[in-house]
Amino acid sequence: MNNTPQWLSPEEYAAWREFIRMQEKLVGRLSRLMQAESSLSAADFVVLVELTEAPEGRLRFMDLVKAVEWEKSRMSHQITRMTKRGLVVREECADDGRGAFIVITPAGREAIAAAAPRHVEAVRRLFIEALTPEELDSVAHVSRRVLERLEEMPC
Amino acid sequence: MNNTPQWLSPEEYAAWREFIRMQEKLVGRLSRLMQAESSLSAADFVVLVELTEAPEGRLRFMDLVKAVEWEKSRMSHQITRMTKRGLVVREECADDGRGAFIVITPAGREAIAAAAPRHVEAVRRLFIEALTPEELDSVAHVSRRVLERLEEMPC
DNA sequence: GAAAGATGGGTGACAGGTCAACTACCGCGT
DNA sequence: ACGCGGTAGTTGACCTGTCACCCATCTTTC
Repeated sequence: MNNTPQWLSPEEYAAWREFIRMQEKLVGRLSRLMQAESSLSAADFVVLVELTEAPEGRLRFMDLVKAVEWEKSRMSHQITRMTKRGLVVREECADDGRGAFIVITPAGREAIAAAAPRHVEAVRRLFIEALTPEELDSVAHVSRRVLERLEEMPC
Repeated sequence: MNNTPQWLSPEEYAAWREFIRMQEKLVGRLSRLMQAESSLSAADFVVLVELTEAPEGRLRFMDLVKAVEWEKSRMSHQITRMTKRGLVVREECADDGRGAFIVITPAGREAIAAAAPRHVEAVRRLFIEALTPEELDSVAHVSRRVLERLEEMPC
């Protein structure tokens, strides 16, 4: 017996559509803004934030992967590109022959220092300021609920 | 004078981080599920839905672009790929020498008929069921607010 | 009726992401 | 000392999206 209806109710469908549309547009707009203003992508940004928050701006590759919850191959490609642009460097690890450190360069620090205020401003302007504090609360709450569910469900 | 603080408050930052994390994980999971279960991507799905809802399963290229609010080059690439897989065909337009119709094929109809129930089930399981009806309402509401804001702000 | 510009649509180069497979090294048991 | 499973990280093929630019045709205007 299948007791869940096959389709979504109109309210459910509308909520889902609007959520998806919103999230696509918001993320798209934000990443275009960042790219245009600072020539850092959202992915660059995330990596650089993580590195600046680490002591000496260096992190083991796998720690970085875990911190941002990416796939390691994605990170590896990302670091390769960022290395080519001089934002980070790879260093080998004395303790562990397999290991690598990823280290932010001075150019990387400059880039993120320049980009961060504009990024924050855009997030504030396009998202935070669109909502009341209560609405923002409810975003946080809903996000946690969905994240919990995602972790509950094996696949 | 700049009267907005440079950084986000802890609550604002937390809400933003969780929203972004949620949205990435949810969309990622859903698209992996769809790919695995039906070998249709989310993009394929959107295009096919739009076409099945159109009379005779055919739509002018630009109407399709406007309906889903993509960039036309994205759509063009997408249609090229879908054409190669036999899901749609391009037809030329008698009225307008520049024009093109995109038409869903029988294989395209089969593919989406097979995929839709699984897709709906996944959306229900991972998103709808994670939330109470009130929470879902508030998602819809918040999404509309942010969308309005995106439309207000020129860039 | 011919240029000027707008519109419809396509293309190629490139950045990004996923998947699967691979290398190299660690740690442990025997 | 050796073998073996697990961990660290890379690579390559392939798919998707964006940007910038292209061509062809339609429409307007003079």
